Amino acid sequence: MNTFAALADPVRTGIIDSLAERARTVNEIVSLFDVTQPAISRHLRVLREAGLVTVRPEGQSRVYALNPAPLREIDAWLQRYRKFWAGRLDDLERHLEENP
Amino acid sequence: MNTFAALADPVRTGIIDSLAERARTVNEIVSLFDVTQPAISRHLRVLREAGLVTVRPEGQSRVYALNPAPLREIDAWLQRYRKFWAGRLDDLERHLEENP
DNA sequence: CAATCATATTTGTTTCTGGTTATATAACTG
DNA sequence: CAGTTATATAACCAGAAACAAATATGATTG
Repeated sequence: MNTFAALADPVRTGIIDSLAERARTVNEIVSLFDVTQPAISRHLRVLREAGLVTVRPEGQSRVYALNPAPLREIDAWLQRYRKFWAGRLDDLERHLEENP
Repeated sequence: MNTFAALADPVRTGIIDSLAERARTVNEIVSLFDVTQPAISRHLRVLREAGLVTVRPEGQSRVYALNPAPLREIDAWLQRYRKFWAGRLDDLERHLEENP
């Protein structure tokens, strides 16, 4: 699955950011955004299917928590690109890459 | 604009990856994927509009190069999440975050 | 068990996306 | 300038995704 697609929506990144603070129930999440509850539930489903969040029933509620694993994969993918902004070799590196 | 949306397509991440090696003409990019040239041109437009690539005419061709700036923003956004996989404090941290 | 609260799913509709083919544009070549 | 090469845009279509409204499910409470 594609983590980037799951993160492509601002409400969904907002949810992720809010879960970085602490786990929250659906109602808590709903109250953070100007979106109806079914819409939030659908966003949560997308995030769940992308493996970015987990759910745990707690009494009547469902508590969503961040699952950082897919973010870690993005972090790993970015590794390849860090050289582009690491240090002042940038211009030289760019030049060498474009003229192998 | 949303960098994640621009990265949500596997062909587009493939293009980005290929440009991490070196800048390439459109035709070179086309030859790397099993899609038609117009499809590639449209993907390139999306990447251009997201600021992920730049173009420079070179004679008859157009050379696309990576612009890492938006990736760097993602890198910065991820900063907030690195604590989740940094060190073995993970479980304790998670617990504290969920029970403030 | 009936009522209620919290959340999820369904439905109908609309919009977006990505692919293709066909065509336009712009630069080079003889 | 006619022909060719490289790339972009247009037009069209099918499938995916999104939104709103209504409804279903599942736990809790009296």
